[in-house]
Formats: sequence, C-alpha cells, structure tokens
Amino acid sequence: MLKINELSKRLGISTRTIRFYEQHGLLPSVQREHNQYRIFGEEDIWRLQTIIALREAGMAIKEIKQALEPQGLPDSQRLRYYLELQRSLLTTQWLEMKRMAETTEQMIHLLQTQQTLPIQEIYHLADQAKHLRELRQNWQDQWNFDQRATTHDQDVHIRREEYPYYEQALTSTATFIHATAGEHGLDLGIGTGNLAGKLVASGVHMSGVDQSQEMLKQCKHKFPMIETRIGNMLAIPYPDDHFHFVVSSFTFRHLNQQQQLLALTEIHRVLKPHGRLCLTDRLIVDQAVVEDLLIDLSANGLERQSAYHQWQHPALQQWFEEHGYITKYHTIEQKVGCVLAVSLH
DNA sequence: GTTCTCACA
DNA sequence: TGTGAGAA
Repeated sequence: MLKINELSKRLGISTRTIRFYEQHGLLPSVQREHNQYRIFGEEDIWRLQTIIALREAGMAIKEIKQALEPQGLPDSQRLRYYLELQRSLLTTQWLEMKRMAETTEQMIHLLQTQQTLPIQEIYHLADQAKHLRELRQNWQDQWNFDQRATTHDQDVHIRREEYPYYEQALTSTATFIHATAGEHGLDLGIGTGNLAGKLVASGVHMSGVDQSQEMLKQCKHKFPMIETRIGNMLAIPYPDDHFHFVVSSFTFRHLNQQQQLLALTEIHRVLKPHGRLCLTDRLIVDQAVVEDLLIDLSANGLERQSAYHQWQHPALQQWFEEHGYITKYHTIEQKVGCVLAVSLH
C-alpha cells in the first residue's frame, strides 16, 4: 500500500501524471484514505506499470483504457494479462529497434563501400524504417481490445456459414505440415485452438498466439497443454529460431499485402533452420478469372496447380523464393486453399 | 504531503 | 498528453 509520492518515485513518473491517468479512468480501483489521500494497492501498481509500457509503445490514453478493460478476469489472471500485454508490446518495440539498427548498419555499409552516401539512399532507408513503424502502428490500432463484442460461438458460426469446409481445412493443414512427435510448433491466430488441438493429439508440443485474451482463455480450457501468448503476427512474442513449424489458418485475410510480407518475415525469424510453414486461407479470389488464366498457363507448359496460386499471390510467392523456401499449394475447396513452405536453409 | 482546479503548451 | 501554480 503506497501513497502517491512513493509510487511516483518507484515508477519514475510524476505524481501529476499518476493523477492525470486516474482522472481519465485508467486507474479505476484506487482507494482513498480518510484524509482523501490516494492509496495504491498491488493491483494498481501493476496496472500503472502496464499503462506506462503501453504509453511508451505509443498507444493513446483512450486505447489503453480499452486494452485494460477486460475486468472479467479473476485477480490472479489479471496480473498475468498485464504482463503478457507488456511482453507483446515490448516485442514490437524490440523489433522496431532492431529494424532501425539494421537500417543504420546498411547506411554505414553503403558509406564504406561507396565513399559517399547518396541522398536518395538516405531517404530510401529512412522511408523504409518509417514505413515499418507505421505498419506496426496501424496494427496496434486494429488490436481488437473490445474482445467481448463477439463471442467465440458467434465467430465459429460465421466461419461455418462462410466456409462449410472449415473443419476439413483444419484437418488438411494439420496433415500437410507433417509434424512428428516431439516437435515444437506455433499456431498464429490460434483462436480457441481448433487447429493446434489436432496437432497436439499427435504428440506435438504446441504454442499459440492470439490477440484476444478471451479466445486464449477458451483455448486454455479446451487444451490445457497448449502454451499461449497474447500477441499478433507482426511482432511474434517469441525468440528467434524457436519453432520447427508454424501454422496459421484464416488469419492472413485480415492483413493487407504489406502486412502479410511483414508477417512472413516474423515467421521466418521464429522458425528454426529448415522450418516449415503452412498457411490456410482464402487463396483463390475469382474462379472465372483463374480458369482463363489456366488455359493461358498450360499453353506455356507451366504446372497447373502451382501456377494457379502463384498468380493469386505473386508477392508472397516472390518472398518465398527470395528467402529460400520451396512451396507447394493445395486446394481444399473452391475458395479455400493452403500453401506449405519449407525453408531450404 | 496531498488534493483540486485553472490555466497553458 | 501532460505540466505548473496556488489555495485549501
């Protein structure tokens, strides 16, 4: 139990700021002494630390309020939630720093090899860094903190309507990834664990990432052996070279193309050498257009199935090629397909 | 010491 | 999104 001055000294922020946060509803649980002095309990301290972390990550007060909203959790899980949130945001910050360090590295290299650094290069590299920051920034805006808006049941219902082959798609994904017992896999956008659960059944150690605390709660309930973390695909909260394989179903649709490429870079980072990736989603957009294309392609002697999807996702395919992945495409249903990518090194 | 309010950037 | 100053 702390008074405001001690707390401000411990956390390194002004008493004024603490009052400011409380005033804006970020610290709803602070108690008062008889003399009206604020008295901060353990929960408040953890919460405030989280607020500071979220602020440093560039999140607005309003968004923080939403992020900290899920009060439905028992006290024991609430602290865990705060810490997970902090880990996830630190991962995005860490990636940004890493990216900027790499950019600087490139500039130094350019300067060394070319004696002079063309102004265009400076702009180019700076823009690149700025752009990456914005991508991650935009994603933060998209964090679905209003988690109770849609329940999982509703979500599955929508999915089932849209994709009668949802279940089959998951089964196929679990088959294609060809996991062997003892391997460690990651499911990005794990939801309630429908896909990861199938893999766990075959003796694989699974981890999962999802934005939604509510989803992870249900996943934990259904599959207690799956380790889960709050996070997103653009800043995967795991270290480098950590997984034998990564699976992700019905998640890429939520990303624009640039975000998809960034997600691939992140997946590449957390995969071990010779790691595997299986992405399942709506990979085919317009059947009629594709039929025309197929005639065209077969005239050129290209392999049907591969070229088919290659046309749909040229940027992704190009990324795979540039980063030493071989790919194989499968059609599960007219609108749903999956790509298996295996790293050659 | 701490609270609150008004003003200011 | 915070901060300073002054009164209580």
